[in-house]
Amino acid sequence: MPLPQTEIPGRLQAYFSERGIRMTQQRRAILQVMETASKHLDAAQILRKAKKIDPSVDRSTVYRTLKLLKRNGLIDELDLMHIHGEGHYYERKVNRDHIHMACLRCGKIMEFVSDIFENLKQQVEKDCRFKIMVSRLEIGGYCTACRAQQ
Amino acid sequence: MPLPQTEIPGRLQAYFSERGIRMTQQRRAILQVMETASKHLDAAQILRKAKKIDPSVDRSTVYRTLKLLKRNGLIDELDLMHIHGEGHYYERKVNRDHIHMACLRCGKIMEFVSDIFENLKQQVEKDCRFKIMVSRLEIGGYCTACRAQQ
DNA sequence: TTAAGTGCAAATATTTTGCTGTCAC
DNA sequence: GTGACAGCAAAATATTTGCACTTAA
Repeated sequence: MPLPQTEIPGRLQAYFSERGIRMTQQRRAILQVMETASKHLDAAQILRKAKKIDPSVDRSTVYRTLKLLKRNGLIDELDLMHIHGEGHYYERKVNRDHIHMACLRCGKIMEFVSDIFENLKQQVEKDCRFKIMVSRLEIGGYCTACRAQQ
Repeated sequence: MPLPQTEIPGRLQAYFSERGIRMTQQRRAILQVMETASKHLDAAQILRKAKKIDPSVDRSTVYRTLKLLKRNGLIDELDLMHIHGEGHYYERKVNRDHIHMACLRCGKIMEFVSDIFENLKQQVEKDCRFKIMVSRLEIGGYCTACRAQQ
């Protein structure tokens, strides 16, 4: 993926100014939330956190900004097997795609990076002559702890 | 996956009677839709098609039946990169998982089966000690035709 | 200055639920 | 006969949109 390897804090904000995308108080708050999030926030959580930075942030601004970030390939949208409701989760895009594993019993989300996944995507691009822009591998099942308990 | 290799028409209905799940007129209509669908129907389409078989079928019965089928591992739920709205698509589960590729320009959905995908899942089960029940690999990008046009 | 962005409220879209009556077994 | 299932309408959840006001560049 074409993003730089280094994880500069404020990279999303830097991208905005490079592209001449207008920076507002509200966007700054939302970007800050996305940049400092450890992971997987849904729209409601992003709104709540952004409101702490700038209480004027509105729900619709969150959705509009998420859409903007998604269009620019700066965040990934996840469904995480819809374990908690039907909404989406968002996380900052990193260079290496990772697999999300959701435990159907305890709801824990785990991540996994694999060379095989990279090979698989290469195979798809080659065999299907398909230019991959975004990929999402989500797995539902039972984590070690929950398997032991059952 | 533990389902038989052969694609018997009426397999979903057979599963129901084996498990002692009550068969109703409405469920029969919905199962028939799922069994004869070429692929990827959303809830609204399933409702429309089921109503043609049995006009009494209600929207909520469709959702309740889809949930039942999902719980029993008989169908897969897909998001298909949310190219058309935010709803879900459903398809009968087959033995071999397949990758769904959605063209972000023309909206076409393509499928791909790969041994590498099977290897990847085995790696996850082994390395993460995670029991996979369902997996979903969705890819967004540009198909050959749309790449040429652009 | 002015086009882009915002909050607010209302609209949409999708899915779920409570309730009362019906039907499969 | 009875417990599971149905339709209906209303609620819940998630996201989008129209519009008048505000603000970044």
